[in-house]
This record gives sequence, C-alpha cells and structure tokens, in this order.
Amino acid sequence: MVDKFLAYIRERSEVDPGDFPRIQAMCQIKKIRKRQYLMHEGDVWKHVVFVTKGCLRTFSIDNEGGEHAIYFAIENWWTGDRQSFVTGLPTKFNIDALEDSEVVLITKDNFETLCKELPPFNDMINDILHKSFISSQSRIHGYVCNNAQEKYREFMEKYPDMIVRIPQNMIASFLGIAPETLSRIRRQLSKKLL
Amino acid sequence: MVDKFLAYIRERSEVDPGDFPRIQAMCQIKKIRKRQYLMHEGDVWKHVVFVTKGCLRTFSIDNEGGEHAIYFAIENWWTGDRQSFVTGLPTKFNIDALEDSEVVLITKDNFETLCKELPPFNDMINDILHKSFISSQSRIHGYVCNNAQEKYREFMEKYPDMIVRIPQNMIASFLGIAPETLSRIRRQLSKKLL
DNA sequence: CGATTCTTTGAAAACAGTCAATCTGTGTGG
DNA sequence: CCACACAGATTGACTGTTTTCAAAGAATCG
Repeated sequence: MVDKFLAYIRERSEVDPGDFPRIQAMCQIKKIRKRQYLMHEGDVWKHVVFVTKGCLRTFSIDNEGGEHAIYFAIENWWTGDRQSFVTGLPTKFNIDALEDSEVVLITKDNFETLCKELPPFNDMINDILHKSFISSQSRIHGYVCNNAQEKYREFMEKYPDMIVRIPQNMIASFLGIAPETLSRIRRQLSKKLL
Repeated sequence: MVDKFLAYIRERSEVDPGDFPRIQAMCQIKKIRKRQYLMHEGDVWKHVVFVTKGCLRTFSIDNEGGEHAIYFAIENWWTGDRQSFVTGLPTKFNIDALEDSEVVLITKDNFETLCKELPPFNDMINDILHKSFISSQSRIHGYVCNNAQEKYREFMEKYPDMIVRIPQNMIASFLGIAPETLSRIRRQLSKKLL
C-alpha cells in the first residue's frame, strides 16, 4: 500500500516520479489491528507516519486515568508526535487504532535525507506544516470562542468523514466534553432539524 | 529599534551579519500606542510582524460582540495572521496594543525574497514555524485536558512575563473563561498557598 | 445467542456564567 | 494638588450549563 502514499506525493508535490522507487525503498509498511497501539507514552518517537488505511487516535491519559483524544488520522493523513520527533524527548501521548489500519513509516534519518535531497519533497512537507499550523490555530480559536454545541457543529462540518467512523465518546473526548453531554447536544440538534 | 530584530536573528540563525544591512533595508518600523489597532478584521494581511517593544493582543469578536483573546505577543515574539498572509483571504482577527509598542514590519514580497535568497533565514523561519506548531499542539492539549484552574496554572508557568503585564480580564478571555471565574480561581489558589 | 462496547436517559451535584454592586488603583483635567 | 472619571478586580446572589453516577437500551462482534 505504499502506492497510496506515492499517489499522495504525486498529487501534492512536484517530486519527479523517477524518484519514487527511492522513496519507496525508505518506506516501511505496518499493519495495526483495531485496539492495538502504534505509540506508547514514554516512547521516543523516531518516525514519520502516513496513514494509508484505517483510523488512528492520538490521546493522552490524565492523572485520574481519563483518556483525552487529541487528534484523529484517517487515510491520507499524517500522525505521530512531532514534539518527540524533533526534540528527542519521550512522548506524552499514545496512538492506537480505532479500525484495522495500515501505515507507512519513515525513519527520522531517511526522512531527513528525503527532505535534503529532494527539494520538492521538502517543499511539500513545509507546506503541510504550514497548513497544520493554521488548522491548529483555528482549532484553538474554536476552543476559546465556541460552546459545546458550536464545537460539535464545527467538528461535523470540518470532518464529515470522521463523524461516521469514530465512536461518539471519543469525539466527545476530542471536544473536551463528557460523552453524555454530547449525546444530549445531538438530541437537541436533531429536534431543531424536525 | 531594528537592532533588536537583528540581534534576534543573530542569536537564532546562521545568517551572515554581512547581510544585515540588506535585511534592515526591508524593515519598516511602526509605533502603536496603547489601545490602537495594528490589524482589523477584514484586512488582508500582507506583512510579517516582529515585536520589538510592548505587548500586542490578537483577538476575535463573536456574534454577541464579546472579545476573545487568541494570542499575545511581547518583545521578540512574532504576530500577524498567518492564515490571511498565506491565503490572501481577509483576516477574522484584530490586533491591538495593550501598551505603547513598537514593531518591525516586513512585506510579503520582501519576506519571500529573504527566505529565498538567505537560506539560513529561511531555516530560522521554518524552525519558528515548527516550534509554533508544537506549542499550539500543546495548547490544544491543555484545552482538552485541563479545567479552568489547571489552565490558569499552566499559563502562569508558561508565560510568567506576561502574567504581570496583561490585564486579568484578557487572560481570562485567552483561557476561554469569564473574568469573574478567573478572579475566584485566583482566590482559591492564594488560599492554598497560605 | 451472549458478551462487550457504545449510547442514551434521569436525577443530583458541581461548576462556570451573568448581572449588579462595590472596591481599587491610575491617570486626567480643573 | 485634589476631585473625578475610568478601567480593572473583586464579591455576592442567582441562573444556567456541564459533569457525575447509575441504570437501561442499542448496536456490534465473535
């Protein structure tokens, strides 16, 4: 399934397809079955992860043992922990699979080689970083300005493909609200639409 | 006061000081007095902004007219609206000065020239972008996982220089809570410390 | 089908928001 | 220099929302 990754690169960058075999040689495929972990809190994370199939959840565990979803990644999304990747410090997060999934892994060394030797690849990565930053800014904006109901509506609009695949209790945890609260919000919204 | 900006570049990058005059020529200084605006909602934002003095607040205004602080920038911080800068769309935010301030402005064209022609400058910018992204991730983490009191404690630890300069009602708005709530949290915390 | 996981619902408790009044410190103009 | 206005902080009473806990219904999977 590296093909999906190469197709992504073809679409998003000016990387010469002649370099694809070289990229492919640096890719490692990993299958993760539902409920299995890709990353554990405390790991030092040394890979870049591209999802080719399934759905992964990044979450943290608080002092009371509660899980908080931070990020979801489905096909054609990236995941991992950039902080740990960049700094070499152990990660505070966990990543597990919500469905049987498949990812492409690239080691830090290989990734840096690609960035250095294929400028269009590097441009693509910087572009992604840019967009990720802008989208995280907009997410912060949502946390500060929106109440629970507005957060949920925004989530629906922004990630319609996710809403149908991800359990509600995890969406609630992503939004920073209790699952019961989300259930009640959904009831209110469905009443409004009648 | 471009000096402060050049000192920042010297410290954070490998840019050859021989290029400093060239950078300086592209910088425009702007003074902003307390309560004045640097950016208005609806503007298309075409500058990069580096703060050399004072304190600026980025905020949005909701449908009921309430202000929500999104971001503060003091000396040696960057501000502006990257989304508008990159996409050319009008900004949803306002920026005003909380103190008499001074900033360095670089136009988009000049900024792109610098990034293209001075690779170490470009590296510095990418590094900043990286760190900004990581820090916004950690802020999201805080919004999802922390209650009001924990958010405030985290803010104090992270930005001790800001806490003494920024009015509490604006910190409250930054944290997404009512100013009265913040006042009560502070009382609780000060009791605990006795 | 039985077990597990997820969602919904209800009632009570905890929490945060609003409104209004008071208090404090700062700065301005007479 | 004083009086006053003003912005910001605090407090109390009240309202409304969200969480928590517990239980009962769906849905899913082996």
